[in-house]
Amino acid sequence: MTEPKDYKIAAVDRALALLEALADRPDQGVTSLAKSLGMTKSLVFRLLHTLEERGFVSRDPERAEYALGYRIGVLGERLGKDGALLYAARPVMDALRDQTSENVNLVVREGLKSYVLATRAGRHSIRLFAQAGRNGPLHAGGGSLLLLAYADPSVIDAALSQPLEAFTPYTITDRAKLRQALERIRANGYNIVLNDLDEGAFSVAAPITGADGTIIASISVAGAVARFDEERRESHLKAALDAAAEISERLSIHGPGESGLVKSRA
Amino acid sequence: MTEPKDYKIAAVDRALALLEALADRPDQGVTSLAKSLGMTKSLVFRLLHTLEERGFVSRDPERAEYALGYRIGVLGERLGKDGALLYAARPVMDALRDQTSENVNLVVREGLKSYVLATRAGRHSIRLFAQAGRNGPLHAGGGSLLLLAYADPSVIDAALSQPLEAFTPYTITDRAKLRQALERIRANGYNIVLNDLDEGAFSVAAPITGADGTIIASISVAGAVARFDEERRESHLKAALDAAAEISERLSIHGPGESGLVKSRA
DNA sequence: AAACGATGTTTCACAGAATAAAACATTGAG
DNA sequence: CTCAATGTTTTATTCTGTGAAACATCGTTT
Repeated sequence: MTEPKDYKIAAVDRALALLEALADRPDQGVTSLAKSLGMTKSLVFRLLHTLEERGFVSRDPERAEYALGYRIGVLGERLGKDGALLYAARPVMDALRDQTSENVNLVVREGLKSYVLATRAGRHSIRLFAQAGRNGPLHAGGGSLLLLAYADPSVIDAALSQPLEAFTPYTITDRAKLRQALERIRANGYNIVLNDLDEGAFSVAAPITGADGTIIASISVAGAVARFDEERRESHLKAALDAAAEISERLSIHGPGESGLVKSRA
Repeated sequence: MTEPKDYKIAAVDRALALLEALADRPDQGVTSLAKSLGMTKSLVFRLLHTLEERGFVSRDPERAEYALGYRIGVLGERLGKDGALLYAARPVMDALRDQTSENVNLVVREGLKSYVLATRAGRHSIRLFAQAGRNGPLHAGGGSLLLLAYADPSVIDAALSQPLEAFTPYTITDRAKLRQALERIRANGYNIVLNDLDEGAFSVAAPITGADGTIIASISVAGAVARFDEERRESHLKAALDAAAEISERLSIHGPGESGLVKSRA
């Protein structure tokens, strides 16, 4: 275990910690922040001053309390609607692809369609339905079905009241059976399908939870059924669930890596 | 000139400048960033490293290029949909209220309604329609009419195809006259109304431009007509236009005062 | 293929900047 | 009016951020 070299600039890191603290609980004063972060008042004061000059925090002039500033919002909008998700998922998708050697898909729901936000191509090139930027059905495909399962009941009803196209002989088009499938997905907390959207393909999908606790996306491992045995079924599932958990954690307001937090300064 | 104390922490300020640079032009490498910011490569490298550990920037592992990270998005969403606008406008509204001693309103459009995002009460308490969080009409009120004037033609058509309630005898309910009024607003670049929503009240409204160049909100000065003379008409108008420009500038991707840091002292 | 140039990464010594502590100012409560 | 709590400012010391330059890596050119 070679030491990971610490290039971290402490002052900057403290400033970022301050921002996180303000995001976590806004409208705090200097003293309160200093106490909860284990910093001195003067330090917090100067950090806030610096952040304020650039609009990253704003100060209520009367009450001398601080909150996140408008510039955070301006920069955040640069990322676009799904920006946070995409940026959070990017490295995790890379890792998942490397682990499984299979295709990896990040899918969200748009109304009654699924939408492929991003993909990673596995080692074995196989032509699958998933393609970044592509709309797909909700009632077929590992990630899509999972999103449907966790969607609002009204969305499920609306989706099931549409004609259900059969993409392969294995596509579930029977509404009662589809509802059963959705129920099983919710019970399991994941979804594994075979051949239902692409003939000869499997898909192992896990749910991603947004900052508000709702399920906002799915990440899935997909490949050729020829390479899908019991052993891989297990490993892919675990990998997908771990990846989903990792992304969900990153999207949570508290952020990643609580473990290494500096608390030992007592 | 006596410098009013510089509490700025240089390291933090540089990090923030780096974030701004990445927001301005993403997918830059270390060298490119160092050059454009006038920093050394090693410094930029370490700043990026620090920012990356907290997810504020993300690195494309293959191409070694950096972009804003997901954490920016997570924090940004904390501000809510209109967060950036609200936070950008807050101090400007305070200043405008102090300048004019009148009520100040920040209004956006929501479909075919107006919505009061925030208000500041002037010295003279007067009961007006505007109240934070309140929906109002689009065809009456200084800020609302201005928003309608700059809305998409389809929105204007839709708004005019609805019944036009007369809030006072002065409310414009004639569709042809209303279209004329909208045209004049666009020609002027501002809007001044009297008594059209609240009897006995004036409103001087100016348009706020978002980062994408479209008009996203209005800021207005409102009060009792009894205090509205030619002189105040001019001063309020100038103040409103200045305030709108200031907020628009803050919302632009390049941010405020690139060339000269004009710090308004109170 | 070898040499080059451009870019990212790492090391290191030193100036000066960030920091903690404590004094000072201000505000609000009892 | 006094006290307590908070924000602001000052200052001395140390430790950290910094620039320069060496090193590594990669893609391109000759």
